[in-house]
Amino acid sequence: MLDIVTSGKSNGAGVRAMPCGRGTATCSLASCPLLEDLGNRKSYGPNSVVFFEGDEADHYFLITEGVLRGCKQLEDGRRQINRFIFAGDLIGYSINPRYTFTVEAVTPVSLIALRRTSVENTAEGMPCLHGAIMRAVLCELDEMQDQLVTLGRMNAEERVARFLSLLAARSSALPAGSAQIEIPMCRNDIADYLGLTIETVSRVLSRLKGEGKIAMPSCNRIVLKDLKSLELDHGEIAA
Amino acid sequence: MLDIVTSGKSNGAGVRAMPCGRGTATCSLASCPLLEDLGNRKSYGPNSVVFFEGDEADHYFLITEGVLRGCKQLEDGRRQINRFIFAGDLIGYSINPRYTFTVEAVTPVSLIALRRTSVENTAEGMPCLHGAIMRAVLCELDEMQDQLVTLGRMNAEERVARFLSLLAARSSALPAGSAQIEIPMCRNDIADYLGLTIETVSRVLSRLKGEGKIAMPSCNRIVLKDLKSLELDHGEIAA
DNA sequence: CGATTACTTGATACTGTTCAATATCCGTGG
DNA sequence: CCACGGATATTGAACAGTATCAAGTAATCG
Repeated sequence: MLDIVTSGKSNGAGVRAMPCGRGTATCSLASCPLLEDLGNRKSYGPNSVVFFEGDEADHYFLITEGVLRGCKQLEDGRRQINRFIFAGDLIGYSINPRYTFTVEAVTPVSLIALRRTSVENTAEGMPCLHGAIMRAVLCELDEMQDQLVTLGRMNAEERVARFLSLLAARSSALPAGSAQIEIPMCRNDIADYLGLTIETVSRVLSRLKGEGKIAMPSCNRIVLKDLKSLELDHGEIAA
Repeated sequence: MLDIVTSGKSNGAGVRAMPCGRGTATCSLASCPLLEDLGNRKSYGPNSVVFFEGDEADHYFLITEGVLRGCKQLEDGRRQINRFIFAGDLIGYSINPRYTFTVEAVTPVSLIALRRTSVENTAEGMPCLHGAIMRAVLCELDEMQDQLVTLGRMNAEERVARFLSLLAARSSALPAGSAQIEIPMCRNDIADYLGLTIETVSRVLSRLKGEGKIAMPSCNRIVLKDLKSLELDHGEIAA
């Protein structure tokens, strides 16, 4: 398992810088161009599993292409998607010897699998790796904390608006005030990410469309026409 | 600010080992007994603020005594408590140059404030500090991920039951099948932690009492009489 | 082109919120 | 010691938002 080596030749997709959390810090591994030599490049089709909750946590994974979901499942089938994972993200760290959530591909995915032991052995010689892991963990933590506010204190419309804004920030540069974004995940994934049902997600999107705040050329392509009115709904200010 | 030095003399409270997340790993700074010499010991009364969201993130804090809450506030006053913080916990790390949430004392609190720059300078000489920070971050991440499931997919009764179980695990050793726990925080804090209202929290507790699953000698003292039936409600198993 | 999956829309039910009243706890002062 | 007052917690009734169940529409794939 995890041994499909495909030479260190970069396919050009590379690793792009990734905005994270509140914006100022960068969480990029661009400063480690030799990273691919340490790991195995692998590909995954939509809905295939990178690792299961409970698997031995013996690899880190650096995503070079595609979108994934990290999720937890309850015995009765309820599912919570803790985060969506994008190109540039590094995953696989855990305080436990086993992964505490499942990661599946949403779109076709390319990644570099790094054996944890080899990362830890080479880390002294490559301090950027230690730093990259720490930055990735801190970025995820920041994201989780914001998501807790979303799930704990926001209504359905605010949740969906926030999701669209985040996706827009991830997807591409934003033209001022408006943006067209590609929605790579299905309604079910969005619902399980936002703690809602697919029906509610669908209804909210329809309502936003009716109010002219968004347009939907197709069901996985959304134009944010009034970005400000969406973003203003989820600003945060300490008292 | 943050300069009330009170000699390195330990007051006996010390730093106790802290269980975290899924149980196997330990996140203790017990292996760094000289830590107090690096920082300033400070005390906080209930409801006083250790740091505000937006403050410059220039210190780590090692809690030696008491309980705190880490929270975020929306402009309109809605509040989400991301976590409760206990003795043994290390806080203050952030990917951003500023703290992204506010930390306030729930009970009287004692802690050691460590200037971030001095931690980072001495870290090479004290690798246990780097490790401790990483473990603390990973523990919190694990806790946040579980909390996302709670807020996104659990009903009020499940949320309260989970809260009680977690608190029981934190408070003290569990006699088999039953445990009396001290609730240090008010209903409002519990509600803001669980994404509910105080009324709902109160109602759920009353219902659990009516069903004989808990007893309440006083409103901040709860006996878990049927721990199993509480815990079974929030087990997690991957498919 | 038919079948399957994904998405949308509608009607109804239910959980949790909101608003309001009452009860309990706790510290203070008579 | 008890009375008072403020804060905290509990309980009740009406309401609102989201889930559930069900049907219909659109997109996708063989």
